[in-house]
Amino acid sequence: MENKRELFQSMVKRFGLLNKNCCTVDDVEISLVQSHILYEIDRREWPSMQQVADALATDLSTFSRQVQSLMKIGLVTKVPSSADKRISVLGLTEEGQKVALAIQRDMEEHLEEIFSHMTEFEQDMVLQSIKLLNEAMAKSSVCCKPMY
Amino acid sequence: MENKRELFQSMVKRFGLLNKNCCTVDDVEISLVQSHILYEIDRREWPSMQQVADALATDLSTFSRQVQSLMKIGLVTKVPSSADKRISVLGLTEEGQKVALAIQRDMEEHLEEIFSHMTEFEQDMVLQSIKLLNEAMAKSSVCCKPMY
DNA sequence: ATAAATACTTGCAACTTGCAAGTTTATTTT
DNA sequence: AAAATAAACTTGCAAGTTGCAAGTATTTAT
Repeated sequence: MENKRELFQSMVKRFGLLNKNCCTVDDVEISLVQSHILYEIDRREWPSMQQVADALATDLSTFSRQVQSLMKIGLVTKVPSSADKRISVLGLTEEGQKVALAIQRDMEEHLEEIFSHMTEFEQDMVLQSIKLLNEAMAKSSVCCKPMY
Repeated sequence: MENKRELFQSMVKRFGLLNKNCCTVDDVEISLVQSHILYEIDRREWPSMQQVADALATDLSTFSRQVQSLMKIGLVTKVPSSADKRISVLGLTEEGQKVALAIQRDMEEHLEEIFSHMTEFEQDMVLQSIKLLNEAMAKSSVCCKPMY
């Protein structure tokens, strides 16, 4: 019954490797961190820098520079909010959306492939379990600031 | 039924944050990467550099330097193998073992806390699922070189 | 005996990180 | 209404991490 840590460590490690492969689309090559930024911008409605930096548990200064580089390669937009000019609102360019979508599809595909090694029953159980785990972690006092 | 990626991303992110907190013991403070190295050395019987670097999917040169810094703070030992003098055999110092154990306990404790938010039935199911997932990923063609 | 392979180490150059200090705009206090 | 405080960023810096290419030492293959 024990060695939870080992099980988790192993799984997270594998998933991390999976993630790493998924960042080249067309002729655009982005880092893992950058792909996470695209992902977070994509799933939010015009988030501020703060919001995304918080979600990724990254220092705002670090994040600021990452956004700059994503703007430079034309994947992300940043416009000052008209309501509060301190705030910058982030979005994806058309190209950024394309890249985010391609990565998303790639990941889904890989997850499907992984799931294909299990029975349907097992697949359901695993998904159910991940959900439970996320909920438990959200309730936990010891971890996990990001609020998604 | 869809949005597997979101579920996984979220879980991995949370677990990563959990991991990050767990690296200060007594007055020794180590990085996440270093804690993983200790972990991998601990669970193997006198591994070589290659073996651990492979397990962590790190470049050997990077790994070499990380080991150097861990030796400098007195947590890791490295001795040339007598059988093959090209090979260096890694181990933990007494202090290194203490640190590895403390981190291990810390992680177990946190995982227990997280699990405490679920029923016993759910806990079993989740553990079972993680095992299944690891097996499926091991079978997968798209990911996950590390062979543990 | 020579060539090729293995297990590392080091130099480099690029990138990432967080902290501290600064700028601009918004809110609170007096 | 003016001054102080706070919030949302940006930039300078210094430290650390990374991988590649090129090197050394040892072992295996030819």
